[in-house]
Amino acid sequence: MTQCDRRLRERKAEVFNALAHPLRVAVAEFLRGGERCVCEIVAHVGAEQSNISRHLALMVRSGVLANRKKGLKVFYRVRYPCIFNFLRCVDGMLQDQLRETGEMLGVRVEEPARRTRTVRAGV
Amino acid sequence: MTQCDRRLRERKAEVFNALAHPLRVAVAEFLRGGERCVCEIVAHVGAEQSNISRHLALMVRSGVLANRKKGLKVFYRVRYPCIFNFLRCVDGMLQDQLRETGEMLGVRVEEPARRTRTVRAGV
DNA sequence: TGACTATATGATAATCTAATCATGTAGTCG
DNA sequence: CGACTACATGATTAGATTATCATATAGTCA
Repeated sequence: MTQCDRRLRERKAEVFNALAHPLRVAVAEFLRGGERCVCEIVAHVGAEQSNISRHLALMVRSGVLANRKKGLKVFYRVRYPCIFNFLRCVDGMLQDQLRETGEMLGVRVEEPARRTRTVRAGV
Repeated sequence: MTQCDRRLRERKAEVFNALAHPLRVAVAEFLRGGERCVCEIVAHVGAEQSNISRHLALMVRSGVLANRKKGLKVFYRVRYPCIFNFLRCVDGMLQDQLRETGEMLGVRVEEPARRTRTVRAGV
C-alpha cells in the first residue's frame, strides 16, 4: 500500500507539474476558450514553436491536455474542467496575497505597484 | 500589461510548483488534518528532516503554506482551503485515467495491480 | 510528384532542483 | 550556564528541466 501510495503521489505531482511553468499556465488559460491548434497557441503565448510543442507534449503526458489531429493541424484541449477551478483558486490566492502585502506596506493595491518611484528619503 | 501578466503567470506557476513533488503532495495531504509541526510531518511522510524543511520553506515562499512558531516547534498549515479542492480534483482525474487504461487493457481496476505475479508464460 | 505548411523531435548547453551531510540557531529545562 | 530538542541552512553533488537550433515527419495542394 505504501508502495502504491507513493506511485499515486508521483502521478499527482506530475499533474501539478503540468501547470508549474509560466508558459504552461498561459497555455491552460488560453485553452479556457476551447480547443486550439498549436499555431494559435504559439501566436498567443509568443514562444518558439518547438518549445511550445514540448510543453504541450508534457501536459498531454501528465493527462491534463488531450489532442486531436485535423488535417495539418493538431488541436489541444484541457481534459478536465476542474483544472479551470484550480486556476481560479490560484487567482484568488494571489489577489489575496497582493492585498495583504499591500496592507503591510500601507499601499493601495488597485494598480499593480506603480513605477513612480516614491523616494523613501534615505530612511 | 504584458509585463505584469508575465509576472502573474510566474507566480501562478510557483503555486502549482509548490505541489509538483511527491513529498510536497504528501505534506499537503497530511495537512488536511489541520496544522502539524515539522516533527509530525517528518514522522508521517518519512524523509530526512532537513529535506522536509526545505520543501516546507518552498511551500511557504509560494504562499501555499503558513507557519507559526510555538515553543520549540513550528506548526505548518495550508493557507487556502481551495488547495484541497485541487487535490480532490486531481484524485478524480487519476481515477478517471486509471479506469480508462483499465478499460483499454480489458482489466478490472478495483485493486491496484495485484502483485501476485500471474506468470505470462514466456509470451 | 514536388513545394509547402504545421507540428514533433534529436542533440546540446545552460540552468535549476533535490538529497545529503554537517553545522547553525533558537527555545526549553535542569 | 550547559545540555538538549526542534528546526533551518550552507555547501556539495547528481540528476532533471528548459530553450534553442537544426532537422524530421506527415498532411495538403498544385
